[in-house]
Formats: sequence, structure tokens, C-alpha cells
Amino acid sequence: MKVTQLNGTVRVDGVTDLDLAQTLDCGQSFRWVEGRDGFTGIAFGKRVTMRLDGESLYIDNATAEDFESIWKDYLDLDLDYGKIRSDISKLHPVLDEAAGYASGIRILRQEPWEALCTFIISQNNNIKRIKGIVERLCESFGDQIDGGYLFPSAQRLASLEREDLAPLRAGFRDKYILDAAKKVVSGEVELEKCRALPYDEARRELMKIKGVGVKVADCVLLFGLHRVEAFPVDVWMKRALETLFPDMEPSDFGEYAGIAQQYIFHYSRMHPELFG
DNA sequence: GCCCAGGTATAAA
DNA sequence: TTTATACATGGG
Repeated sequence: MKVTQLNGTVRVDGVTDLDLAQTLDCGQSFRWVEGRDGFTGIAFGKRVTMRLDGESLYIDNATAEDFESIWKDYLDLDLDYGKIRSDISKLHPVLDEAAGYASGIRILRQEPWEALCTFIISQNNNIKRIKGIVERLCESFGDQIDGGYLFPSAQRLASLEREDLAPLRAGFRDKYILDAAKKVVSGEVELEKCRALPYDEARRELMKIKGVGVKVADCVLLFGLHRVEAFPVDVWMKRALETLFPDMEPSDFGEYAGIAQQYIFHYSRMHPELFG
């Protein structure tokens, strides 16, 4: 990758295996908005706009230092997704087929607390409404920066009561958000520890939080802590597995199971007729 | 009105 | 241990 600093924009050449829509608007992060100049979002204290032209990635409102310290990691550009996709394709003929349906997806390295909060909000919910709740959460309790609001800290949310969250219209999830904030602030749940913990222990650590079951825990591990072996299974994925991979368990998908899951998810969404 | 949305807590079998 | 139901809200 070659990094060039323009005015307020960074250009990165040689970016492969990346599709911004597949990566930023696929239900792993809920704060990116597509506009005329690309996808605009806020992470790690910065608000940027990204667009891709061939293998050139442009990031507005960023410096070369920002790219090196934030966005390269955020987009997981050091991981060879071409190789991983090739390896996954060899596991099963259906995976070979599925891998073509989201070949530009990457697993973001999001901030863990944000991932935890947003996936608590995601339960029994739809993407459009999740985005609305997250937006109101940031506007209500996040620090203001140029052009938007940061995701509110756990400390800030831990100081609130359910009635304070009423304007979010998050429904029954408000109490789960507060429980998560309190347990993260008190140290009863240590998110960073979950990066290195054995997978089952990391899952149990997260499930100490009310409203965090196996699905939310796996999403937080995959999308917030980059545990790419995590394989979130929802109702839809369960049907996809039964139909397409009757002889396989989630644990059979290997060390990059989470990436395989993304391929399967997109593939199955494109072929709902496969499930009757 | 009814159904569903990338689920989970709770109570009962 | 497994299975049913409520849960808040909003769009189709």
C-alpha cells in the first residue's frame, strides 16, 4: 500500500479485497452513512468520509498519520482477505459458491464498547431502527465533535437511569444498555480481556451482561474484538446451516469462521428461495 | 390490526 | 435441558 497525503485527504493505493458498501453497510457497524462523496462515519474520535476508486482508497478529513494509527487497522487492511477467501472456499463446495457474494467484505476493528452497545440494541430489531436508536444515543449522550457526535462512553451511560434513555425509543433494551455500562465501568466485565481469553470464556464473560446471549456475544467478539473465529448464529443463519451445510457445525468452519459466516449470510440473503 | 425485525430472560414442561 | 411467551418500537 502506498499512502499519499493530499490537502485534507489521504489516498491509499493498492487496496484490494475491499468493498465499502459490503463492509460499512452490512450490519456490523451502524454509524456509516452513504452520501455523494462516499461513506461518512465516526470512529476513534474522528469523522471521515471514505470512497474507493479501483484500488485507491480516499479518506477525507484524515492525515497519513491517522491512516496509519486508525483507519488501516479499522478496515483491517493488514489481513490478507484474498488468501482467507481462497482457504475458506476449499472447506466446502457451497462455501466456494458463497464466497463470491461478499468478496469485498472485511471485519472492522471497531471500538469494543460501541460494538457491545449496538449489538445489544440490535436484538429482535431491524437495521433501520437500530441505526435510528444509535444515532439518538450518540446525539443525546456523546461528546460533540465537528460534524457529529462521538459514541457515548460507558462512564456516561452508567450514570443514567432508564427514564433518561426513554427518548431513544430503544424499548426493553434500555435496561440492558445500562447494565452493560455499569458492568464495564465497574470492571465486572472486562472487554479487553476478551481478546485473549479462550473463546468459550470470552463468551461467558460477555454474557454476564443482561441482554447479552450467545448471538450478541458472538457479534461483539467478531465485530468488536476481532475474534474472527466467532460465528454468530441467528434464526436465519440456523436455517442456512441446516439447508446448505447439514453435515457441518459452526466449529467446523475454522479459524476464520466469522468471515465464512459473512459469506454465507450474504449468499443466503441473495438466495432466499433455497430455504423454501 | 397483524407480522416481523441478524434475541434474550423467564417460567414452565 | 428443551420449549413457549413476553418484551418496545416502527415499518410493511
